[in-house]
Amino acid sequence: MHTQISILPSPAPRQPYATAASVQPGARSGLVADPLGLDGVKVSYAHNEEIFGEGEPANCVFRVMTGVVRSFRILADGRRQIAEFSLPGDVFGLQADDLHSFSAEAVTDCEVVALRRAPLLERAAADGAMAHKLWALTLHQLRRSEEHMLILGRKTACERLAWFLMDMSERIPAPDRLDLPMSRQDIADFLGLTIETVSRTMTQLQDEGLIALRGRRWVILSQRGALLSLAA
Amino acid sequence: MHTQISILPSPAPRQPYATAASVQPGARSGLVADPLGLDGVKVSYAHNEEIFGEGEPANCVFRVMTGVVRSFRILADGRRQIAEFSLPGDVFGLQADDLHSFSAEAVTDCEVVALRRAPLLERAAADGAMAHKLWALTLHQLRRSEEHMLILGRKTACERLAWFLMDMSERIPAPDRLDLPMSRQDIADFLGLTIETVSRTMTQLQDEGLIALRGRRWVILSQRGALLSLAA
DNA sequence: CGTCTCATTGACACCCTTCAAACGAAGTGG
DNA sequence: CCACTTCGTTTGAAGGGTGTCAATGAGACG
Repeated sequence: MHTQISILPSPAPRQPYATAASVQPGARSGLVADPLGLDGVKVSYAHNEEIFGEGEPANCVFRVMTGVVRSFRILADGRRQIAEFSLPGDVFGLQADDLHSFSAEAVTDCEVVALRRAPLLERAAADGAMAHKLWALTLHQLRRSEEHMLILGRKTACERLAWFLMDMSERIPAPDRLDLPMSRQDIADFLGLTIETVSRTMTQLQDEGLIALRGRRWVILSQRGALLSLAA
Repeated sequence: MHTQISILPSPAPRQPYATAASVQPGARSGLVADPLGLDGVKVSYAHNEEIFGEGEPANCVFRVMTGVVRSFRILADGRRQIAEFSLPGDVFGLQADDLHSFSAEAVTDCEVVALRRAPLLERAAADGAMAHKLWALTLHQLRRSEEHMLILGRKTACERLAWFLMDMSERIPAPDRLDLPMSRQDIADFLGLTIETVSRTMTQLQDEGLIALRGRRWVILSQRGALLSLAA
């Protein structure tokens, strides 16, 4: 049925954030059923591979199966703002227009389901429940982005990081430890900070006993309560 | 048919941003037809009056007829982030949940149409075109909020202000002058700056010849091109 | 003309950025 | 198995942009 989707990984990443060596074209793909009730094409992407770029035609909506995806906008001089990290189960790539207004890349190796937009819109037009589901998804993202704006516009580095850790720990089911799949640079670009400030703030939180760092990826949330009040 | 809507202005604003003296309960109201195709209740709000507050039940969706509305979130210590200014024709108050996740206030005296949420949802469930319209509205807002995040996270005060002026001049039809309906404090809280920085940056842009200030509300866009490249 | 509110301007402090170097973990080749 | 390389992270020092505090100025209104 569904053939190769038209949104293909670009030959080489344009941004210094992507490691050239790690980029390989999305390898396997196959037909799978999505929770939205439509068939989609499963596609694999490698670490830092581009899933779609700003300005490209938006033929598909995606759902993450495994791994993590970042959606972001970027300025000519390289400044980047990550709007969201999509975790397994999350949908990304929803667009009003026929062109993507932002880019998406694989934070880790990951598998996503690509749902063609045209049949999705047809189905939504006929099926009220489906339409409502899509709308609810969009509203949910809008709500998250409103909170993100508050973070970016009005919070200190410390509060931003505490909020980020709390948010991730809610979304990644794990008691009091956290395996961060993204780099410090990704975190910085998500929180509107520099990589140095993220690093410094991490160690500051560690010195204050709120967290403990184990390697570059593991964070132990020693004092959830204190973190939560910081994040508020 | 429709009686008094349940979302009433609160007796007194909780925040220092609202001028107590200027707040009066929404006066007149009447039945009107909304472009969405539903009947709604027209309600008037005075300058700085609250339309709904965060946490209140979200019974209605609103459309601005005249005036300007601000939607925002606020922290316990008073830090405020304005997510959007809604101009005539714009819809605000869309929510996934039954409770508002943000507050809305009248920036100027204004008239809005309040559409009850229940019949809107019913209608959307039955009418695909209506559902699509609502979804498209939400997607449009989501796209705007993504750009807003880029502004808040990655741009300088000068770039933020230039972007704001360009954005407003596109939305308020006027050749090369701009009548800003909101205060410097509102602009600051929209751009994630302080009122002093907004003021200083305004005069800086004026000194550089990009704009000219006439009183506190009028801005003459002397060099649109330069402003646009700053805003990019 | 006085009062009130909002905006502007100044001086100073500080948080975060910038630039730079050292460190550490992971992978590679000898 | 161990130097070597590489990439990402951490840490340091210095500077700048924005915030804070405070005073002055300008419209709006009575």
